Amino acid sequence: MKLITRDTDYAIRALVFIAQTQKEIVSVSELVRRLKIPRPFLRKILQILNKKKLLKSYKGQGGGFTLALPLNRIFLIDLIKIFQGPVEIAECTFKKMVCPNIKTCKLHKRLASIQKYVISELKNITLANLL
Amino acid sequence: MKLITRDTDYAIRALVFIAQTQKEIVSVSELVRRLKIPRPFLRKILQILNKKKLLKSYKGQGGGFTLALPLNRIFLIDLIKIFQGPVEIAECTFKKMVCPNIKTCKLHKRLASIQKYVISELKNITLANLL
DNA sequence: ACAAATGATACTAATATTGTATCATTATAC
DNA sequence: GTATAATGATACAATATTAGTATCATTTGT
Repeated sequence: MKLITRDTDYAIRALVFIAQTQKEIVSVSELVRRLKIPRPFLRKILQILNKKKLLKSYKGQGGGFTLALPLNRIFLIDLIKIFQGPVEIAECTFKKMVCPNIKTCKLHKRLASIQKYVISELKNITLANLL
Repeated sequence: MKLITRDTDYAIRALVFIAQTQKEIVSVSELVRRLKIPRPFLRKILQILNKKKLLKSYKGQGGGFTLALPLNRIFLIDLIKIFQGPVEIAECTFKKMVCPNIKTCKLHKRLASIQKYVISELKNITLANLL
């Protein structure tokens, strides 16, 4: 049971690295060299971050990526949402089915309250907080 | 991202049903009929609960299962541990590998604090609380 | 002896996660 | 203007986890 998956983790590392490097633009090659992330997987991740407007991309020779936002405006929960979907740790295991035992539904309430706490905590964490 | 998986959920339903029925011993057939859980999967789950001493089993004709503990002594976190392993939502995604960017390790601390809360909450929930 | 139940265990299917591979497109340097 | 070095788009593959199936052995009540 993981709160963050590998792609989210890679995204965090890449964003933090890009923020901290002196260079204007950082290429995938440089990130692969420094972060040891498998190149094609990293490329996919960066493309997603670009589409989601967390990175800006520059094509062509000398191209690469820059941050579209400062680290203190990038929230962990947003990265989780992008790569893992909404935080729904209390989701019923019987989506779309009629619950066969209405009596256990208090379970959902208890879990939902835990979920509320987790989300509120995640909303408070920015990448700047991780430095 | 789920806090409880399907087998844990099935286990909860089965235990609660067994506790609430009037009969002394409840068979798999009865549980399948009432809870609509796939029979072989449910059998596997009940066998595990038996091995873990949450159920007592009776073989032979007229056999089945009874609770080995009252509902208020069965904790949700124990069921989760049985079917899903320890709650480690803050586990590093790079087990056994050397972390390639020590700078992001504050992440683990933040997640660990969330995990601590989740575990403490789960420890407070018994099956009796779900009625 | 037979039937109805669980015990043990190996197998299979479905889904999610973690990657790979390839070709198209763009921009810079020469 | 062509070669080169970068990203864009997208389909494919490998692995791990979750969910479920199948089968035979063993036990017990009638």
